[in-house]
Amino acid sequence: MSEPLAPQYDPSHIEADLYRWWMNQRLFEASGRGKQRYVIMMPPPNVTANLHMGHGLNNTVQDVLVRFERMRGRDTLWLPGTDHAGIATQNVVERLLAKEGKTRFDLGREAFVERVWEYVRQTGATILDQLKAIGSSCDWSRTYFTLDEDLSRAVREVFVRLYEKDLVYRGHYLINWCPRCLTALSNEEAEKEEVDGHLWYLKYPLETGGFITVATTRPETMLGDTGVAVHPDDPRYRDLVGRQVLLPLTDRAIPIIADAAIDPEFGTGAVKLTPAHDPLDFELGRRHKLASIDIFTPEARMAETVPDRFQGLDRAEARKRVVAELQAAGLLEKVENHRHAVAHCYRCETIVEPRLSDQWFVRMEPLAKQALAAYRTGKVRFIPERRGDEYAQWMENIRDWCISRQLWWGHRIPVWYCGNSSCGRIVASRTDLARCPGCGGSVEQDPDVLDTWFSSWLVPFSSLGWPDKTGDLRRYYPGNTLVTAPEILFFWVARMIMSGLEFMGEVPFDTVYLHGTVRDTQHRKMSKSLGNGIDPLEVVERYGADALRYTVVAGMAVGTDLILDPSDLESSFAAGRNFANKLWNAGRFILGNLDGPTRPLAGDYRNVVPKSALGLADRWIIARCDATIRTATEAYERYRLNDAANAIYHFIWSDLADWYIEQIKPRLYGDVPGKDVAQAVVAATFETALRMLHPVMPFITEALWQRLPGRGGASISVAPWPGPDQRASDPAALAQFGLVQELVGALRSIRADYGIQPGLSIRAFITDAPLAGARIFDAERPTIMRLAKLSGLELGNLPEGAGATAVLSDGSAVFVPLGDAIDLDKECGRLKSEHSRLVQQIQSQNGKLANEQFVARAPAEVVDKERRKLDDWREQADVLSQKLERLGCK
RNA sequence: GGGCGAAUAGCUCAGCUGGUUCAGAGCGCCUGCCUUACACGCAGGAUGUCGGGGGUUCGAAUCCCUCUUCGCCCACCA
Repeated sequence: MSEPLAPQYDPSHIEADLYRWWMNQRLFEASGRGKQRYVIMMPPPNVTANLHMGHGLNNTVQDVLVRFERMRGRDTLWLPGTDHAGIATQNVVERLLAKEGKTRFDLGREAFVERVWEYVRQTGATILDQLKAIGSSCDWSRTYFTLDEDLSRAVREVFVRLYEKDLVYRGHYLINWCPRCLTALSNEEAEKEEVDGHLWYLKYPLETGGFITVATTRPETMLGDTGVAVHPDDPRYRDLVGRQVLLPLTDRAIPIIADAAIDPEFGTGAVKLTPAHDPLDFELGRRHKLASIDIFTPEARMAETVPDRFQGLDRAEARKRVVAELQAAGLLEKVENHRHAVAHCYRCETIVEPRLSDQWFVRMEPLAKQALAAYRTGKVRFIPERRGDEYAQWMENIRDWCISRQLWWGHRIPVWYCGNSSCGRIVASRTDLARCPGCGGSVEQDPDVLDTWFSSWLVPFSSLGWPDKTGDLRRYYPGNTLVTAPEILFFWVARMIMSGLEFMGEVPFDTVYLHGTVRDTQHRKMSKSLGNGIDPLEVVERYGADALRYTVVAGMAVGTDLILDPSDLESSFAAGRNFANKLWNAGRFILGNLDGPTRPLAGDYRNVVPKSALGLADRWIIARCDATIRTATEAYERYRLNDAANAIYHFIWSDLADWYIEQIKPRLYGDVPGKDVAQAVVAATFETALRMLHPVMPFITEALWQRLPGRGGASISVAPWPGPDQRASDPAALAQFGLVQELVGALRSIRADYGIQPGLSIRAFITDAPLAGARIFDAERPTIMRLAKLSGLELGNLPEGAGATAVLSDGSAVFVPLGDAIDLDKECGRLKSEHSRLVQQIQSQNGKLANEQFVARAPAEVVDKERRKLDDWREQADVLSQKLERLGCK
């Protein structure tokens, strides 16, 4: 570790080596450091997923929090895991099979599931390795998978308990069905999306002659109509209630019924009823005892229940055909454009079909009641707060959760049906059953599996060994923070709160931090299908994990989205890389100026130098460091990670590198008084800065920190978080050095303004300084002269002649004689010719704007622009004439 | 249809409890510099009706109302 550092920071090897070293040290394993616990639960990624920016963001935030708390000395556990992602994973493997020309039915259930396992074993570790590449400090020894034996046992236990409490039931209801995945979906999995559709007005002939017109967005479902409904008070239809309608294209007569659920204002006020394919119609069908006719196959093609000529058509074709036939028969009154919400499968985007079938449900109301109360009593809070309202709203309008899925990949429903028709028992069991416990007859297990979320909602305790009362469970439940994207607030977070309360009696975490979404510059969500994604691993390779993390953390305020440009990684990530390089070089400089490793730089300059030996700049940087500690600590605590990152960035780049290091250079270079002080203070503040930055940029801070003398092979990741220090607070130093900075800035401005050669030293004079100011300038003369490149600084008197002036905030006036700094005649000439050029421009511009034709005909913006140009030039001319005057040009 | 949020520099955004970092940061742009840690750098500079309009206040980017434009969540007007 003592080889000379390269002038450019290269993360590529450093990061991988450090991660390996951290793992060997087992630094991230929960091991009981500290009394206070900090537990954070990773939202389990899909086991076969590849890391995308959403994961990158989510895990960076979690890692920052957990590293911060680990340094604060808490007993931290960041629990990682993956989920089996039933539909998604099964789909992937089915696609692979399709390439071989096979379906899952060709293999059979057992062989297919084995095939999925094989696939998972093959790809399953990748996502976790990718998380390691971005620095995630999880306790990998506790990694779980939702299909692990332990977690599967918990799933069964929960199912059976809920069944015994009558909170799980089997019902014949209309559910969301994905005709591509061939499975039921929960309401949350059927995502509503607004689409431009049509409203068709269909004329249904009345038995007694005449027509009743109904409006529908789905004309093809008319083949399954079993009634027409109107509002009971609707005068248009009062006489028709109870009469029959002859359903076109079929030979059926269906009744007209009255129900208050019908909105007379919409469409014609008459609605066709298809109980098998629409939620409202299903309700009304039950209420009025209408038949229901399922007109679709599972693939959403027309079934045998419709006339021959329609059979086998898919939904879209059937719609065309039905509309065409109705039109031919003169039964299509009109078609209107109509925008409405259509549900899509959240996995494959296919339009969801409402379908009548037997499914298992969780009765949610009792669970939601507790979960809502926990929120209302402040047992769980949301960041940002407004997300809590969404949570509450969902809880208040909770609907039962359809948990059965017609898949093979997942936890099979632990229910057995007795085959003996005289017994017919249905048993939910913790253990596999071979015979019916009632009659001893043969039993058959339910073929369906459970929704993946039915295992995910248990992980805060199932991953810790529940239902066994393990030590882990006692120690790490409940946890503290849950960090996730708002998309899965209902899928996962809300349900975890419910399960935690139901099975553990306590909410699983007290804070839910919902971060934003990663989007491209057009504010579209990054997604594979749009091809606008950024591969975090490519970023790691090109810029380093620290750069990735810095960009993510610094670029995102609480509750806002993270906008990145997929076509220009440089613009997004260069800032992080540059910062890393800056830090690296500051470290390189400091390490190279510490006179070898013998000096005891244990982080506290007080061990080395007495306070009385500190100069103004030393006191200033110590005070700034302390202020930054306070800001950063508070910001981390309040989840304002961007504030913390920016405060530390500013401290390192502006305060430490731009000012303090520049200030101490003369002291470091020679063997002069104050050298030891400068060394001690710069080492101490730099070391503190590394610790503050570590949660955000763990790799480079570790690499530099270990090179500081006296580290003895320890890791910064378990070094103590820097605490604020009363003795470091020094408002006077902040103000006084601020004045020095102001003076140096003013002198530099003058130099740039008047084109003084950068290499040329100049003289400067200060008058009207208040006593205090004068004393500071006098004492800090070497610093000022060096940083502003002066050959002399005089207080009190003003020389004769032309010069430039500036006034500081304390009233001091700065004067720089220009006669000896620049060739006055030449400068005057330059300024004069520039001035006359401007005057000419202004005249011709005046002419242009006086041209009535131009003003009248040109677009308003153009005229405005020209006016602004004129104003600009006038202003520039003013500045020039002032300058000319000050220089005494004639 | 209901609820919520956002609009600030060319771009991405901070700005928390009205007033001492209140008009900011990074990137981009302009000018000058390879000054022995760093050109992934240094120094200097330009850029804003804080979405429009109204109000409250001694004082508003900040609070209220309204309009416009985007976004999010929820919802069985077929």
